[in-house]
Amino acid sequence: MSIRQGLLALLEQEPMYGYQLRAEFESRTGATWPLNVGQVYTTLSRLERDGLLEAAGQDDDGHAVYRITPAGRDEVRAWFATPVSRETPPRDELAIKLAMAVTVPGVDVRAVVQGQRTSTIRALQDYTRLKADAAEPAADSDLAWLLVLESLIFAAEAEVRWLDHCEARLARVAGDRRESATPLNDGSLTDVTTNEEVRR
Amino acid sequence: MSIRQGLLALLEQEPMYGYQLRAEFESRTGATWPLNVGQVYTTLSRLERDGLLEAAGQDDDGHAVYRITPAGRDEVRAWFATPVSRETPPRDELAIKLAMAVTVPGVDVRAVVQGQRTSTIRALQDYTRLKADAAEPAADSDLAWLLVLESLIFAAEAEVRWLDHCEARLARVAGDRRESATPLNDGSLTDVTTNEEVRR
DNA sequence: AGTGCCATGTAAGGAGTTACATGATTCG
DNA sequence: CGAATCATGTAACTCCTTACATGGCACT
Repeated sequence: MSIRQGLLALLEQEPMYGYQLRAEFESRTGATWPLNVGQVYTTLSRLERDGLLEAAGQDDDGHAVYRITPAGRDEVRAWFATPVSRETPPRDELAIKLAMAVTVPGVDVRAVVQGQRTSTIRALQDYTRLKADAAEPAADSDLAWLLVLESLIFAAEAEVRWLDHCEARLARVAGDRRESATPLNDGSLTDVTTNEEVRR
Repeated sequence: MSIRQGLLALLEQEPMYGYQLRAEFESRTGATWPLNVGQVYTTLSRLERDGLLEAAGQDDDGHAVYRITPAGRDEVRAWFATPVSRETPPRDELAIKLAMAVTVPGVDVRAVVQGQRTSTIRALQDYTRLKADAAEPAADSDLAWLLVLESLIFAAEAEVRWLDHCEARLARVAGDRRESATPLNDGSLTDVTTNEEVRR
């Protein structure tokens, strides 16, 4: 969905052809999300079918150029005016993995958390290095890429914080369960599972 | 991809049938990512085709039960052992939108940032309310959901921080450009557009 | 002459969504 | 009895990825 909108926004600026669109998209996002050329063409076809674009013949070099329509401009305006909804956030593989790790017996959750933490820290270091190498943004596309890069940094930092938080909470829960052991419910994994069965 | 792995992990615990898998998945993630039943069945078919699952006949109530295979267990182990790669992070619609907003002329970037900030803050408040309502985690599935919820909170907080950072940087860039105005290139949006036109 | 990039596609398949079809069971 | 929910699917479609086909053009 974001590709569709992104390409449309690029064409709001000026008519372009397929390959050029990929190049512009990648230069503005620092090639953070490599974009397959084939997908550009299929997306352009759908956008044309939906009346948001129209084929504008060929340019001086013989490239098949697309032009945005008034309906397309409306779409772009609406896109920028409407915040990205966090009501149904995109599925987060890491969150799903941890949710499964704590509920499926026999998984070493601490190891999963630690492994991820190491990996995310490494990614964070790579990002930081990239940012250090980047000069002051001269062109708009430099600024755009810098913002994208910083969004990755902020997200990775949040992920590390969350992982640390998970570890703390896991330690606390393990402690609680050990302390609150009673004849009726010693808090072991087996008993919890039993409670689940009963509740259901 | 995460659905596939998640369902497989659930079946590592015990054999289950389609509807049950959806229920278990949603109870462990607090229905954060509603899961379509139809998708469960198609995913199960593919998992069976790939030899990670096998049909285990019917249970006492006549449900079509699936059982994990040794290959499936290996897959689950590998999933937990391998960190989620942040090399090619999932496309972030918001980051793409802002990258386009700062490069396409005629877009009120500040308004986009502010609109998103308001929306994200609201989402954050909803999450916080949900967390306050949640009791201490008794069952493992409660703990899992709490962790998922907290991951959403951490991510939303990071998003707000990033948006504030964007605004600060935009203000700074605007100031720089106004100061460093020269006869050759004053860095205004209009000039940039002209340069683009000329390049074409 | 060959290698590699530009350029425009098509094909096949995975993953996901919405919607529909079809029965059984359960509950008011 | 009727409505809702459980349960198992199928169909159509979007989006995305990987891979392949084809042709031009440029550089060594």
